[in-house]
Amino acid sequence: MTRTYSQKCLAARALDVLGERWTLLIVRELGLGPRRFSDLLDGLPGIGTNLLSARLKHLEQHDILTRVALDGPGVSFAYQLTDRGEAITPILGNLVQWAAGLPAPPPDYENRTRWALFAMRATAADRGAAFDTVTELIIGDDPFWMYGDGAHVLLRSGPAPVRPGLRLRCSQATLHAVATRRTTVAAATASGDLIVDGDIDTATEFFAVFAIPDAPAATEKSLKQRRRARQ
Amino acid sequence: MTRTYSQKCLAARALDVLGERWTLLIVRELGLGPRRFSDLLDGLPGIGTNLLSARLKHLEQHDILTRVALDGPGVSFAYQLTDRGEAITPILGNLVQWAAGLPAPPPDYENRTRWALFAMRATAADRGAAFDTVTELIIGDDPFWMYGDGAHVLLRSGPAPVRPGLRLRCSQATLHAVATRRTTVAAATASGDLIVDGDIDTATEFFAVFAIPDAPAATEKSLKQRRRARQ
DNA sequence: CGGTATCCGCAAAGATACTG
DNA sequence: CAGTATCTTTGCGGATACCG
Repeated sequence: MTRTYSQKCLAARALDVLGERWTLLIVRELGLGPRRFSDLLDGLPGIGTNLLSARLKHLEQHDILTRVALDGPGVSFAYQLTDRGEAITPILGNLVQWAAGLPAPPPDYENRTRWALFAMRATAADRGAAFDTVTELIIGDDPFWMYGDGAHVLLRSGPAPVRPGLRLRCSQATLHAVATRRTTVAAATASGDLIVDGDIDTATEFFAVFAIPDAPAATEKSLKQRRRARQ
Repeated sequence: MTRTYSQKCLAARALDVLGERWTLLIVRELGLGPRRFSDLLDGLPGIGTNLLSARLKHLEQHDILTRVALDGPGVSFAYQLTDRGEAITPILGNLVQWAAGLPAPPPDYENRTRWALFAMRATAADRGAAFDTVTELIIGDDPFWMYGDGAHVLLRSGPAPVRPGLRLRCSQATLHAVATRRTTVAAATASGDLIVDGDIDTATEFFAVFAIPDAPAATEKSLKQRRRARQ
């Protein structure tokens, strides 16, 4: 750890460990379950292999993740959050909630399904804990599952480990449209964009609980205000 | 804003705004009330004046703080969090709670009274809201005051704006010793290290509510574990 | 596939001098 | 006191080469 703040302040200590570029985004990627090096590269467009490698070692040294061997043909590894690492994900959720008040990002920014799901969990953190139907989502071809155990909302990539009480299948665009209430579950199922396997009322409740807040569009007023700020 | 993550992910968006070095520590400094440029320099040892200036402009542009003119002799300005900026302080509190599990910092690290107070508020965030006695703390020569309004705990530097129900006077070392339970209110008052102006039971309750969790000492085991992590 | 190592160009951060 | 200007150093981004 070069470039520390050298402060006896717990916030500064946290940032000594987590504050470097990419670090918290690596934790975000691992927040849906273990991932391999190449998975992480895909979820962190722009990071170099050398930098990812360095960050992973740093996080391993600080007991935030562990490197586990995967069985199967050939040698393969996955990176998995420790308990201390898992404890960071609610903080990322708070950052997500805070960022919901920021102007909407440019349309050319990268997008991933898992980021939308991460935001859905974060913004619904409190209410979502009550949603105790194991729900499997097939977005495009990628499976995920969610489950509120009363205290937390579990969100994982991969197929549900038990038979889900609700299964939703749609494109990423439809997921986003329904989660931001630009369309409804009824309309999306009617058009065939959303396939609900299970009770449709439960599906409606799911999207009511895990709604993503709309980013405020960049109004002329807010743009002016930002321009007005001194150079 | 150069060097953005360019991701349509709310966590990444938050880090685009807050993730640069020093940025969150500036918010921390302003979390106890408005501060002037030189105050900030003192609270951020190692930052350059150019970098502080750049960060302040950046935060002003993103509506996280405002630059307000101070009345008095000469031209003088203070920096003050906006509502959007205030909304970040609970997140810093979460980082503080998380960092409490990290190994203790080296003894030569910088220290400030306000950082300890910030940690006291953070770790007591829930319980502290119930502590509704306006409390003034004179640590060394610097006054602060705290007040739980039922929902949040207000923490500000400067003398209390109303007559406090409790006044505590001690050194920073004593504050830390009592807050980490290395000594008691009774013992500290008996030795003269702590002067309580008000009900002593209320003072005891104050430190019970706003206790700082001890950082786990760096055990030989934890050191070994960190060394064991691959280079 | 799953990384490590190296090099280059650039942008951010650190240090310090200087000015209204 | 409140910054701006300038210079040096470090970290990051990107590419590529290499290894088990």
